[in-house]
Amino acid sequence: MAGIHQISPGKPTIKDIARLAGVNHSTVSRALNGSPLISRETRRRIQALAEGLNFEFNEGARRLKNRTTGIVGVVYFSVLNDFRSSLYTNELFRDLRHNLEGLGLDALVVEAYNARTGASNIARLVRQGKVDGFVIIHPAVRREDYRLIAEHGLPAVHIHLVSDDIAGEPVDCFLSDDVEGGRIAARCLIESGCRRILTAQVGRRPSAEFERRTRGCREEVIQSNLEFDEHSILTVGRGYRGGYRLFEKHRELFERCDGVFIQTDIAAFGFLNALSRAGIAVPESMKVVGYDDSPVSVISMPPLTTIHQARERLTERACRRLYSLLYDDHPAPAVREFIKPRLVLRESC
Amino acid sequence: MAGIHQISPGKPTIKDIARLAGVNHSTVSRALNGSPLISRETRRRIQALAEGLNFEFNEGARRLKNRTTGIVGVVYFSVLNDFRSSLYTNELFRDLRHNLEGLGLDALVVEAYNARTGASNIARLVRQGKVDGFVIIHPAVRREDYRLIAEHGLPAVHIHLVSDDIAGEPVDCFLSDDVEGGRIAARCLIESGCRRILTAQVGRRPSAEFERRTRGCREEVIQSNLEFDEHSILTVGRGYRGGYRLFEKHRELFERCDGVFIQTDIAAFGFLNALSRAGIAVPESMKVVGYDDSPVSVISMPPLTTIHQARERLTERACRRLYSLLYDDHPAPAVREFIKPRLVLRESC
DNA sequence: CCTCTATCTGCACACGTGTGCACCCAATTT
DNA sequence: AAATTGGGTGCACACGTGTGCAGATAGAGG
Repeated sequence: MAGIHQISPGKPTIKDIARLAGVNHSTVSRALNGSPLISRETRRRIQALAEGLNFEFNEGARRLKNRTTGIVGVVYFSVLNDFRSSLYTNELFRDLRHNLEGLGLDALVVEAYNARTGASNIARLVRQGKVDGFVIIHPAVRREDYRLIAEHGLPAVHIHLVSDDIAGEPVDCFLSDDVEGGRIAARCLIESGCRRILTAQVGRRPSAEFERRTRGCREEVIQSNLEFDEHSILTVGRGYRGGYRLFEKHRELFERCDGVFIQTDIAAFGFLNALSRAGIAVPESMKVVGYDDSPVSVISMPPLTTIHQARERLTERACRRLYSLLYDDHPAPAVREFIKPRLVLRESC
Repeated sequence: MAGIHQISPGKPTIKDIARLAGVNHSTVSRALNGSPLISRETRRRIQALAEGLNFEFNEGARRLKNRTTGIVGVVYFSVLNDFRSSLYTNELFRDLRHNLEGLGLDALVVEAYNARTGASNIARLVRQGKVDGFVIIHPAVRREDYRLIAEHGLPAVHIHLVSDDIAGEPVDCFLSDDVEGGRIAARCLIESGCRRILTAQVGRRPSAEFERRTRGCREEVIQSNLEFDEHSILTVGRGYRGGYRLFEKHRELFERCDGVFIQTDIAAFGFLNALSRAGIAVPESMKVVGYDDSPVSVISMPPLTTIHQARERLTERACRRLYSLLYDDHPAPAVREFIKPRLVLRESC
């Protein structure tokens, strides 16, 4: 007379299903997990039952056995949230969520370090066993945290920003190919007929990404048999005002050039407005290329030609790799991939 | 001879600590959880031991008993990620994370519904027992999901957007006081000397938030004994271009007015550029007020006077309430709070 | 000296799931 | 007919933690 039992209140468990199916709970566990030990028919019966009850595994219990959570820690860098990058990061993060969702993983977002106490949230999550791995978008994760992650055998992949602390280590990085971005920008200017090209990188001590963009630009210019001395490399302040001031500060330089590659859209935007105010026509008298394909590049006047970082591909590759590290028995060795950006042609060049 | 035992590999457990302390694991559990049953001295000894081992509770096991995760599901609405709101939402979300972190909660971010299959991630999380509660920033969570959340006894708080499906229900909402925002904007224009005021709400069928802003604006204008007929209410398209076209479309209207309240910064931004192109001086000949205090309001020319939504306070109140719902024995009944926005005075008014 | 109370600790079970091992039954082989 | 094989299932334990209950110890009071 096994059969008519009421399931316990709250969420159904595999034991409930087992009772209804008249089998042992272990059979249910095997059936739902696709074990080859279970006969076709039994499995089907159990699956139907589970579906009817809207059964979902209790992730807590599951994890207690498997030491697994189905959750990935996304380590965020909030200082990035200035105007320029908040837009980009936001989109990057959205792509990330979509990719993880497609792989059946949930995203737990954390600030790397507690703003007040400085305590490491990464270490906490690792020790609590709250995540299976990490996606890191942060330029300065501490070495001790890396050690801890590694000690616990958790995988981590990096997007865009890599801490100097681990420059030499075999970690998985998915970077935008900034050198290529610089080349593309310069090529676009040159092909539009520019002969004297300037570029502006951000910050007095530009971070590595900007240096790479500058390098690409230089290489392309030289390769085209055009002149490029080091005075062609300007420094622009962060943000809109930076671009605006750039023009005022180097006005005489700009009168003798016909193409400018400004390595951030938002600064390019300020620069465009300064040009417009000075009565310099874009793209007729001067051509401008930005970087980021930020939404501002659409609304500027004229709309800005810019470099689009392939965040769709970056996130997809990174998540795929993480998945492989999580579930493959013998994952490939660490990779460092450079994803090529592409030109978005608008009216400023 | 209890004493020298090596702890098991991997993370230490309360049993390891128990062995080292020469007590039963249940004593360790009680000591670390602050049970009054444990003597001062035993507790101190055990705490010291735990600290030395960098012990953290295994959250999985803990949850299996307590039915608790320490994780809050943040339900996100990705269609919001247009230019206007991506900035705002991004900041909102960051504030949210900080607040939750302060309360010892982690944030699991989910899209409400799977883009392809339409399956509800909310339902999945509830059934998997992966979260303790929800923060919802979404205008259209389905009624069935609310039912499910309620059935499982999970708390949920809403920020900004409330699904029509639950308009009447006793749910906790933390909204920006849009009526007040409209009033503040109008008052600012009036106090700057404007006599004929127009407002522009977004979209042909403006959502409730815009209608409230318009209402506040109307009330304030009428209260100041100024004229306000329904032709003063314009419709502006979403985004920068919307604002730009607004001017071109209603050019004759704008020649007869001296103050405009455009209910979104980014549209106001486009509008400003159109004015500048038409040679209309701001704020001398025309004053403009926006809404959102988005970063664009800083870089526009002139910088835009705008309404700042108190997201710091919104998120703080919401998280506090969620915390109370989670841990208080007898939480207060559901609240619907309206948080007042404030004026940010820049140069356009 | 015994009893009673107060304070502290240990035992044993529970939470929901996974898995090694033994077992059972039917089909096949000897 | 007996022995063997193999597919399918159940038993029992484990994961790390929380908790009701019993029991131990010690001090106080009769």
